Amino acid sequence: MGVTDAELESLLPLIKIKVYPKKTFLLRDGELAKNSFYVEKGLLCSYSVDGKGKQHIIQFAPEDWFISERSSVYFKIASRFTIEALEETTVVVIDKEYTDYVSGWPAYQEKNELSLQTHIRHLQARINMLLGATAEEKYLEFIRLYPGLYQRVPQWRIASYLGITPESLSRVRKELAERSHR
Amino acid sequence: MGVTDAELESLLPLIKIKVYPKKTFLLRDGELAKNSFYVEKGLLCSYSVDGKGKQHIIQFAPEDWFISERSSVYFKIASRFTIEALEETTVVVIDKEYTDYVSGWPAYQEKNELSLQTHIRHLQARINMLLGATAEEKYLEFIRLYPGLYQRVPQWRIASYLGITPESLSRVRKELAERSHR
DNA sequence: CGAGCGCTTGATTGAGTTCAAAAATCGTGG
DNA sequence: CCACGATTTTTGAACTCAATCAAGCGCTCG
Repeated sequence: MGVTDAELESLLPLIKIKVYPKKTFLLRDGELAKNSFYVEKGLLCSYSVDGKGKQHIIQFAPEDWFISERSSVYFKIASRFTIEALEETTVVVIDKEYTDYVSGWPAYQEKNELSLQTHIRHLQARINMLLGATAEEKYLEFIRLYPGLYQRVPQWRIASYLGITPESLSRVRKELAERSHR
Repeated sequence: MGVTDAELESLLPLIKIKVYPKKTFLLRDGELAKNSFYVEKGLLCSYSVDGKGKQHIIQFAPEDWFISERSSVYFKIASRFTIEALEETTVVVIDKEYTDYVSGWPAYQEKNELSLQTHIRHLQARINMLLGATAEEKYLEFIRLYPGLYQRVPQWRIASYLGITPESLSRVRKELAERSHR
């Protein structure tokens, strides 16, 4: 409604579908993020690196997940994350100019608020988990949030998401396995 | 622009300034949140209670902070937080009907997105802190985020915000004090 | 003014880390 | 397709930070 064909056409170049090989960096720490990503197929993740050189996974993004360094895009500040492909991944790349352009459209605003509110709910849930849970509870929570992903992601990255060491995760899994088939 | 006096008048009853005594509950766990709060003077906090009955402070809200159970308001689901006054507090109470009404106004949308994006940045920073920091680093981070608040909030609540026990916080503070005046 | 709440301190315990090394798996070039 | 080097996972042992348990102190507010 109210959008001309010419307008739509001018927007098309701002949305691209790309295929990134495994280990590609879609965004590097310190850069200014100009894109957001929607995963069609494959797997991305974002992580930060702390003062001690330790990597902390912020988020995994398998099929149908959206991933973005929102603060860098919105506030125009240097990114504090890296976004990397963990598998060969087909991604819808949404240019910042695109969102700027459509930011006046009511339909976009609704979607955008939903996306932001959902993001907040996720982050909040994660904070609650980090505050209360044991290593085992964290791992079970991870499995619930990302069904099937534990088979696709190396364990040391899952450990990094949970905020524990790979050794601890290995022991947690062993313990769970022993408890289950008995 | 485009807003009539009559419109404005109809909105007035939806924003109220109220004074809550210490220990008042502005929102209880399980309720459906219908309001958001802006603190003029005093101090509020929100917290969740986990399965083991332990209380986790989500956020403090001293002067000029905004506090809300966004997920409950937006998704119309039962609140998972409690919001409580830690001091006698003067609050701008914003009824959900108000935000619903003005949600079409461009000026509101801008403010709202800024607020959501800022919220996300805060939550993200907190997650990074919880993933990496020691008890001492967490406490120092708390002091940076809420300057002066450590004198107004009971220590056991600060501990709850940091995800450590009151005893540990007591020892951290002792250690910091000894290290500083020497 | 005293009962309860919050803070401190001490002793002990325990979950998870660290360090080290072996075992398993992956992936890449010949 | 196999083999070899690299990466990842597992396992073990010692250690560490913070939690727990317990007791005593001091404040405040009812």
